[in-house]
Amino acid sequence: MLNPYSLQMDFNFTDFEKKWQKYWLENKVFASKADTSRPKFYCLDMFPYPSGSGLHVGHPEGYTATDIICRYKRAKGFNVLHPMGWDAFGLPAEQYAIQTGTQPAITTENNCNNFRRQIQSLGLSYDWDREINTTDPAYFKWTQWIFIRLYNTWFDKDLQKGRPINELPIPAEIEKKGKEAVKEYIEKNRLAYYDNAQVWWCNNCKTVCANEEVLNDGSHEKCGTKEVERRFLKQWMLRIPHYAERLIDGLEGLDWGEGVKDMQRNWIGKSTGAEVDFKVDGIDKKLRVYTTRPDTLFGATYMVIAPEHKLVNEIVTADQKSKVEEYIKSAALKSDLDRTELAKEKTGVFTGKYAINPITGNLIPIWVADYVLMGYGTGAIMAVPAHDTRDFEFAKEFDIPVTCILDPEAADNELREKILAGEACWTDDGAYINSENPDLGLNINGMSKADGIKTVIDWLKENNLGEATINYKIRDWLFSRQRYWGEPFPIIHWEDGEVSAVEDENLPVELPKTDKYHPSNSGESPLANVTEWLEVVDENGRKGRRETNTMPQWAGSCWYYLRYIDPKNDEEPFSKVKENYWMPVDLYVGGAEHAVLHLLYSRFWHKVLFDLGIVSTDEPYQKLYNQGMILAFAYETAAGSKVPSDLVDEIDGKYIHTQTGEELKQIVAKMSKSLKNVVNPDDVTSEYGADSLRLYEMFMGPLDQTKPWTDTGVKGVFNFLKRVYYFFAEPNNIVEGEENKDTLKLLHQTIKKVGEDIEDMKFNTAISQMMIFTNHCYKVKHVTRETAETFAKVLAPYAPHIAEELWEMYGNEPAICQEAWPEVNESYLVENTFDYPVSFNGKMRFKLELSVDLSKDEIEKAATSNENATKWLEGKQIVKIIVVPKKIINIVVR
RNA sequence: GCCCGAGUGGCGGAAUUGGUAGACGCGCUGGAUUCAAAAUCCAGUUCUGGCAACGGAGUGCGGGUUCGAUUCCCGCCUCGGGUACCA
Repeated sequence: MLNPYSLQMDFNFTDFEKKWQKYWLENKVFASKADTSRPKFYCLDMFPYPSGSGLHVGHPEGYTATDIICRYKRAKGFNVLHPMGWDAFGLPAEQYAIQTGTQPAITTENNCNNFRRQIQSLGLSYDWDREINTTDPAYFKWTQWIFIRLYNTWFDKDLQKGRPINELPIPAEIEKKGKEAVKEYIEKNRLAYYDNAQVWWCNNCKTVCANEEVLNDGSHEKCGTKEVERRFLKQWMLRIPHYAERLIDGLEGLDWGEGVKDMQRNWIGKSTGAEVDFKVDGIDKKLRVYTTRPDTLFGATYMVIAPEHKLVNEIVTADQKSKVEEYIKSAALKSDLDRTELAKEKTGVFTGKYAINPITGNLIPIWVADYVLMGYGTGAIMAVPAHDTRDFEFAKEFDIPVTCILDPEAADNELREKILAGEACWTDDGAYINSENPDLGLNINGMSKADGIKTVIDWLKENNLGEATINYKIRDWLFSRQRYWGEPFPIIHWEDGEVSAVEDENLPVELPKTDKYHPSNSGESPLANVTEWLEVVDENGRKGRRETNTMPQWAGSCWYYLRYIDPKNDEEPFSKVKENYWMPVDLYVGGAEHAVLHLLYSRFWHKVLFDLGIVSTDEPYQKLYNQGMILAFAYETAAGSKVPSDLVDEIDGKYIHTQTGEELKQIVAKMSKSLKNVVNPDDVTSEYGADSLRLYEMFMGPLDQTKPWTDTGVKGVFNFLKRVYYFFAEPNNIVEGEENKDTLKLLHQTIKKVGEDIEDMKFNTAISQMMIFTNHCYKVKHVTRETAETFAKVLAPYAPHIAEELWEMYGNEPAICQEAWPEVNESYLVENTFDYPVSFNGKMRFKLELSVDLSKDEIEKAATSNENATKWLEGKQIVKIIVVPKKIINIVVR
C-alpha cells in the first residue's frame, strides 16, 4: 500500500512552507478589522527586543502557543486581533553605536528586519499591517503624549482616582503664601515630577537605573555588572505608590496565576499598622515610629532611628555627639549593598537620650542604627526585642533589657522558660502577659491578637498619641535615563526656572542625529551635546533648554497593546471606538521575567489613562500566561566546572570528556554561547521545517514549565509529520464511501480533545492525541476523504503549512486557515460496553467487558462468577463489593 | 528567613470532583525491507523473580483517612523561582 520511497522525495517542506507563508502574507489573510457582528479575541505576545543575535528558541514557544489559539479561535468564528512589533529602544544598539559608529536607528532597523524574517518563517498568523516599533517617531509621539498626561495629573486620595491637574484644589493656607507656594504645591502633586533624588547609578552603563533594575546581588539587570552606586541627581520620577491600593485591588478580578499576583502584591508590599508618638525625655520633641504590632508596645524596651533621620542631631547628647557623627558618616559611606550584605551583624550607637514609652511610662534608650531604613515608615522604630529577631539580636549585642509580653504556649517547656526570661526570641503568636497598666486603664492580657491591636490603637487615638496607618514598600518610579537611544522627554526647562511640557501639536520631540553617543560621567545625557536641538526660544524671546534625559525602555512597552488597535492613527493615540471594541487584551503570553516590572508599570499607566477617560477598562490584561523557559542540557565535572557541549561524547549512556576522559554529569542549564548549547531557530527550520519547530516546542511539555531542549525530540515530531504526510498525501490511502466506525469514533474524540486542550492551553496532550489518530490510520490503512479533510482542519492550528498543503491536494480552496473548526458528533462517541477493571482489595487483577446497561447487581454477579475471579475468592469471604459504573469494580475479601 | 511552584520509568512527560499508574514521544532491543546502509514499516520495553503461565514491589520520605490515594490530610526532605534588616 504505502510507497515511502517515492513519497520521501515529495516531502519537501521547504517549498510548501515558503509557498503558504507567501500566500498568507500577500492575501493579508490574518488582517483583522473591528467587526461588532462577531465576538472579539485580542491575543497579545510580549513583543521582543530585536537583539543582534536574532531569535532565541524561547521566542517561538510563546508565539506558537498564541498562534495556535488564534488560528483555533478564528476557526471558531472569533474576530481575532493578533499583532507583533518591536520594543526597540535600549542599550545594546547604543553600545554598538559607540563601538562602531553605526547609528542606532540603522542597527535597530536591521535587527527588526531579521526578526521579522525569522518570525515570518515560522508561519505565525500576525496581522503585519499593525506592526509597530517603539523607536518610530510616529509611535513615540504618543508615548510622549501620555507622559504629558501623567505630568498633568494628580491623584485624588479620597476618590482613589487620578484627575486633571487643573482640578487640584489649592488649600487656603497655600494660596495665602503666594504664587510660588501654589506652583510648588502643584508640582508636588503631579504624577510625574522632577526632583533631586537619591538614585542608583550604574558606572558601567553611565546611567541611572530604577530600584527594580538593581538585583538583590547588587548587579544591574541590564548589564550584569556590579558597578552600581548611590548618587543624588535631578531626575524624573513617577508617583506609582499613589496607585498602590488600586494596583492591589485590580488583581482580584484578573485571570492571572496566583504566583504572579503574589509577586506583584509582595512588590507593592502593603502592611497595616500604626504610627505612635514617643516623647523624648528632657526636650520638647516627639519621635514618631511606625509599627505593625502596636499591641507589643508593652514590650518596647528601646528605640532606633535611622542614621539619616532629621531628629538625630537634635536628640544626640553632647558626650555622645562625636560617636554618633562618626557612625552616621560610616553608614553613609556604605552602599545599600554593603548594608544588606553585612546584614547579620548589628551595629549602632546610643544617642545618650531616652524616650518615654507612652504605655508603660518607662524611659527607654534611643539608638541610631543602620538596620532601620529612612525610606520606609517614619525612619524610626520602637524595638520589641522579645518578639522581633532583629531587635533581639541588637539587644543582645548591646545589653539592652528584653521584656517578654507574649507567653509562647506553642513552644516546648525548655524554650518557653528561656523566652519568658528574655533569653530567646519568640515571633509567633502567644498569650499576652505583662500587658497591663492600671493607671491608664489599659489591659490587654487575655485578649486575642486582633483585639489587642485594636484596643491599643483605640487608646493611642483617644490620647492623641498615634493612629492606624498603612505603609507600602513600593517607591516612586525613577523614570529618566542618561542615554541617547530612548524617547526624549517632551519637556523644556526655561531660563527663569519654569518647567513646561511641549504642546501636543509640537509632538513628537524627535531624537536629533549625533555622532556622540557617549554618556558623560557627570550624569548628563549625550543629548546635551546637540546644541541646535537642545536650545529653544519661545515667542517672547525667553530661552530654554530641552530635557536631555530620555525615558527608560519600559516606557514604550507600557502602552503598546493600545497602539496595535489603531497603529496608523495620526490624530490620536488610538480611536476610542476601536479601543472600546478590542480592549481588554483577552490573553497575554510571555516570559515570567516580566512578572513585576513591565506588568506593574503598564498597569499603572493604564489606570491613569482609565481615570482620565482615555481608555475604557480599568485593567489592560484580562488573562496572563507565563511560558516556561527553554533550557538545554549541559555538562559538568565532578568538581562542578562546566564543559562545552562540543567536548562531550555520549558512550553507553555515560557522558565523557573527549579530552580528559573524565565522566561528566548531565545537568540542565540556560543556553549559552560558552556552553555551546545554543539552538538557533533558523537551523531547526531549515533542517526540519517550521511545522516541526512549532510542534516540538508545543510537545516538549506544559507551556508554563521550564524544560530542556533535545535534538532527538525534534526528530520525533518531524517523524510524526512525515507519517502524517506519507499517509494523507498518498492517494491510495484516501478512499470514497462509508467511514469505518472505529475511525469515526477516534476522529471525533480527537476533534474534541484537541479543541478542549487548546482552550486549556494543554498543547502537548493535544499533539499526542493527533499522534494516536495517525497511528490508528496506519493500522486501518484507509480513511475516507472526509476524514482526511477533517483531520487536516484539526492539525491546521499546530502545523499550518502541512495542513494547507494537504487541503490543497484534496482539491480545496482557498485556504484551510479560513475553514470552520469541525463539529464533534457526540453520537459517534457513545460506548455500548465498558472494559471494567476488576480489583480485589484495591489491586487490579483482570478485566471484564460488560454492557453499560447492566444494573449494579448484574455487574456484581458477572464479576464474582467470572472464572478469573475464582482464584482470588478461594478460601476468602466477600466483605463488600464496590461498583462504580463505567469506572471500576472492587471486591473486598478477607 | 519568608512567599510561590515542583518532585512519577533510562529521558521529556500522561493520568487529579479519589477509581486500570506510566498515554504520547525519545532512547533502547528484536524483526521486515535492502547486496548493504540510510529512510520506512511492524513488535517489545517501570523495576524485580520466573522459560513461561503468573507473582512481588512501585508516583521524593514518614504517618493518616478510605473498599480504593500520584490525587485528600498531618509532619519532613530535595530542587526551581521570587523576595528580604520593610519594623
